Amino acid sequence: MKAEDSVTGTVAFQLGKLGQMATGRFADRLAPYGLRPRHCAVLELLAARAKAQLELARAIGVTPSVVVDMLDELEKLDALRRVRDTADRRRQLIELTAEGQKLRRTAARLARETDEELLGSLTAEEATALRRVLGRIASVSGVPAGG
Amino acid sequence: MKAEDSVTGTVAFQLGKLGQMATGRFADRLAPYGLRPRHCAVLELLAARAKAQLELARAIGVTPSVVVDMLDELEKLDALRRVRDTADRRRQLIELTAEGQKLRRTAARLARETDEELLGSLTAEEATALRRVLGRIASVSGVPAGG
DNA sequence: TATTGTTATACTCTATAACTATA
DNA sequence: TATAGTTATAGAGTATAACAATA
Repeated sequence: MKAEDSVTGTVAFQLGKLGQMATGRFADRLAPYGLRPRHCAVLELLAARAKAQLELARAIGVTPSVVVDMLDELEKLDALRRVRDTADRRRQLIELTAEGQKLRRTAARLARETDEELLGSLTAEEATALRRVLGRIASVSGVPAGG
Repeated sequence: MKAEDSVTGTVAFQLGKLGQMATGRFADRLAPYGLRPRHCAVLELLAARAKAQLELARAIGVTPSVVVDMLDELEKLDALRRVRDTADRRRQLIELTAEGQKLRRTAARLARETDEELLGSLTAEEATALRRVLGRIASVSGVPAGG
């Protein structure tokens, strides 16, 4: 088989496999805290300021019913509060609690640890180049913040 | 929030998102042919020589029941045959048909097209460096061939 | 009428466990 | 007893559609 004929050698295919693996490794580290990878984008978006649920859905790039589910789970962890918006009673503003801020910092630490594990075989220059290139692919391809 | 405090900026997180996106793009191209990304590793492994189902499961890194399902689907596409091994009647040797070879070549072409779409904003040198770095992460992390 | 959030439902992907037929 | 393949089932993850409350 010619190299040109290979599927598994393409970036599209490898990126899929590596992404699955990377998410799994990160999920393993988050699990003891009751968190999953998709929660992290929510925690991070809310750290800046409280947001409505549909705002979160659009920013993260998932359907609204998924946000309901994620917020239910984070609420059970005391990571956030749903506060009815007095100006528009249909909306709920989602506020991070002190516990939520703490979980966000923990998640950030675990993500960095996962990176160290994944990138251990790379030089600092290679790791930096990888971050830059992945960021460029994401922005050109219109990949949303998280999930 | 300090940059060090970010989850969504880590390679672990971005790789997860990008992998999901890349797999989705590739799946969109494969769909008209009745194929899905996970079928491609099977087609490629069988192109070299016929293999038993458990051999495929180990090589791809999925559980045997998943292989049964993938082979059922590929058999419906006339891409392969299950041939009972006369030496050990428990085993079935999976052989690619001419149609299967054709589908494999089609999949390879579509994967290359997906790569061109994903990597369009990179220079040739950046794309090459990316392939090399992703390959190294995969081999160090023990990522299997496909799925 | 349109929008916010919610529920019900379904589909994909993957894994575990129990089963069968052979060895 | 152990192995190859299969089936049944269950759990994440995501999406669509219908709905209640509010605008």
